[in-house]
Amino acid sequence: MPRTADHDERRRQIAEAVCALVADHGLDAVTVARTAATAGMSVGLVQHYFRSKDEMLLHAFRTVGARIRARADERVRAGTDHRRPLARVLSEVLAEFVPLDGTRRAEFRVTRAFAGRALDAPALAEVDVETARLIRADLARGVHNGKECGEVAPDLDPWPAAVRLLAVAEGLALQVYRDPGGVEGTPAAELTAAVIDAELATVFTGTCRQYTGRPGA
Amino acid sequence: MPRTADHDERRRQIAEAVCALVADHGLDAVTVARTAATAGMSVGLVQHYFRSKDEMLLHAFRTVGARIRARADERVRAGTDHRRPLARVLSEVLAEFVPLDGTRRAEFRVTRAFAGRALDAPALAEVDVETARLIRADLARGVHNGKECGEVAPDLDPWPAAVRLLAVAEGLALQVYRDPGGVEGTPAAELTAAVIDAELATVFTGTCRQYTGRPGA
DNA sequence: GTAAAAACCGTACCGTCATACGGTTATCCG
DNA sequence: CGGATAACCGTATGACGGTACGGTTTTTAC
Repeated sequence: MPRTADHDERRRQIAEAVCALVADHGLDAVTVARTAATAGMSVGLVQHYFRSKDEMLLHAFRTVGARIRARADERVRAGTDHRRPLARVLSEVLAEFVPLDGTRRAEFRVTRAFAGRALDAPALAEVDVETARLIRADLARGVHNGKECGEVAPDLDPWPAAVRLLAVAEGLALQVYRDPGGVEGTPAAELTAAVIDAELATVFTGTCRQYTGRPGA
Repeated sequence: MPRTADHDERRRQIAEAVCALVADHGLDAVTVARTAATAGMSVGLVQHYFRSKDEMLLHAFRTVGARIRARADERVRAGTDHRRPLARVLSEVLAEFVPLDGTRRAEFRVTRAFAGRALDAPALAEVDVETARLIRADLARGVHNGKECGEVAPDLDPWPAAVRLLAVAEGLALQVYRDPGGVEGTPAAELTAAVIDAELATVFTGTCRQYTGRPGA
């Protein structure tokens, strides 16, 4: 039997290298050779794990999409487990998309770069669409759940609301990225909180009838 | 004296060709040779008008940015001249960014493609930032003007409101582009109108005390 | 030990593209 | 008319990058 290696782990390493390169120097700077060098392996090995460069990029994009969705999922799950007000939970979920620090800024650059290329790469576009769909579904579910405990008006349609919330988050992300210092004297962080919370306030118009405090409090 | 040519017109033609290529096949498909062919001229001539490819792309991006700003400006000007309700005027301005038809979809693809490359091209980034700034300023001015005739609460800060409005428009544009058919049964056009108007309703909370009808009515 | 199979390496090849450059054509002024 | 100058053309060139490919090393089962 031949020597073995952790296939998924290798692919993850390569995806990591791709993301690092994109975040630091842009998608155009991603070459197979540079990726291999960044990942600390040879060109041939990268080829061993990905038949083509496109496939490599696709896998990288899928990886970041999955990571983002997982983070959102996790926050929602933790929030509902701890019976926190949904408006608070969603506020944090949405703020996650806004590039207020280095980490989120790097992630923003990566997703934007891929989204840009996705304009003419159907495989990448599908990942983009699917990621957005799932996040929107999460938000819609959050709004729907809000009805059960009275945070949301019973006759509100969750889908347009979810579209609005996601739109504000993504649009705000664009603006904060362009103007990291904020707008007209208002720092970016304050602006983000203000805009997101104002938006959430139009959806979550009531307070939860049940337990809204922290579990340990 | 030598033979003459309309310098600006030639550069406009080239920018046009670049935009067509970007809209149809993406920014990666833009080569100097292809651009020249699309514009119906030789490679050498393109070089005659632009020292480098980067300069060519920069000029193209500047051109589309200026066109977009001009359209927004024009709508606002026409609206205020005709004394139409500001909420209506801004609704149309914001909808202008949402890719609901072929024209806007093509423009969206162009701006997104350039914005993507702008992530690692400072010159392009500056155009992107400046364009967004001016549009936001227009919106803020609109909100501010709304105070004078009572459409907007006097104590509302126009800047966060402008950020919100632009964020919704840009974010909605992303979602409509990804899901041109709409979301969960709601067609894109209806969704756009609903989201934008809902958003405007949170800013323009009053009705104009003065003349709000059409001038000819 | 050894054979097989996979993991891994380095390079050669080929196409593409931006740019440089020498040459040609058209126009205008004197 | 003529020459000067800009408009315009076509190609050569050099760099770069994706992929094909042959070779080497390592591990494991028998």
